[in-house]
Amino acid sequence: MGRSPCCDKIGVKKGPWTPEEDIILVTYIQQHGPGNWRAVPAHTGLRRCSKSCRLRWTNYLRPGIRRGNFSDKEEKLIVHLQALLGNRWAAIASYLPERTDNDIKNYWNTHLKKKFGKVGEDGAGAVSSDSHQSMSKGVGKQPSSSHSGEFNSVLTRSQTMSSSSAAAAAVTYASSAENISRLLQGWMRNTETPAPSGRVSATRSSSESTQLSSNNTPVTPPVAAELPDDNRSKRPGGSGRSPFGREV
DNA sequence: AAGCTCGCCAACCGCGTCTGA
DNA sequence: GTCAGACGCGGTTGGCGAGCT
Repeated sequence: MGRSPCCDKIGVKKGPWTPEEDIILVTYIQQHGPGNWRAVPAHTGLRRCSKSCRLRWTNYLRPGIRRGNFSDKEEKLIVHLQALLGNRWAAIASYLPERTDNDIKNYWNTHLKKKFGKVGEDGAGAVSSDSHQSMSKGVGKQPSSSHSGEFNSVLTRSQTMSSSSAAAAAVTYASSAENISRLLQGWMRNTETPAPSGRVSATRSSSESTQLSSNNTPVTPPVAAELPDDNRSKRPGGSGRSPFGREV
């Protein structure tokens, strides 16, 4: 029912984002804020579908995200949360404000799945399938108190960070643009070679830049500890698919 | 030195859900 | 009450680079 046709349109560009596109997108969001993704391609002239814009913003351009180098603590937390929540990457990501769901998903699939995918069932995994169901309304809310150890520390950190998010929001858009300009500078230096496919240059440098911004102003999406997952996804016009977070 | 294989990661696709008309 | 539009999520794929033979 009512599936978005946006990506079926002809003339919609696919593939890696170029630094220019990044800049356009960031500039637009800086002015108008995230949301209303449908309007983004229309207003910016980007030949990208709204989904693609949202994804790009969410996973790479959004200020305050950190990429690569998962710490031991983060890794443990992911494993733990995965056992608790299953593959609810968005919910898991809400406990790791600096990480994106896509990043966590990739990290899990490439690194952790092998290590813990089957093995971790004794510890955290013991809850897996059952909790998957019983978690239904708990997803995105606070994890059960029995797992408080690490959660507490992380949640505390998250809360601390998120407390300033509103005030920081404006600043972070700026820092994001700053990041992009740095990104562009770096890219300009290499323009002898044809514009890089965005993959290496754009993403690498954007990862650097997001680190910068995270140092600058750690911005957090609404954190689960503060906002239930449902709230997190319930934006005006948005839904978020939350099969477990939903009352049926 | 060249070719092959594997791993990683960015991006795409399809589906589910919510909101407004 | 129904339908269409829009958004978000999770699974999957494709391209690139690194390592190995």
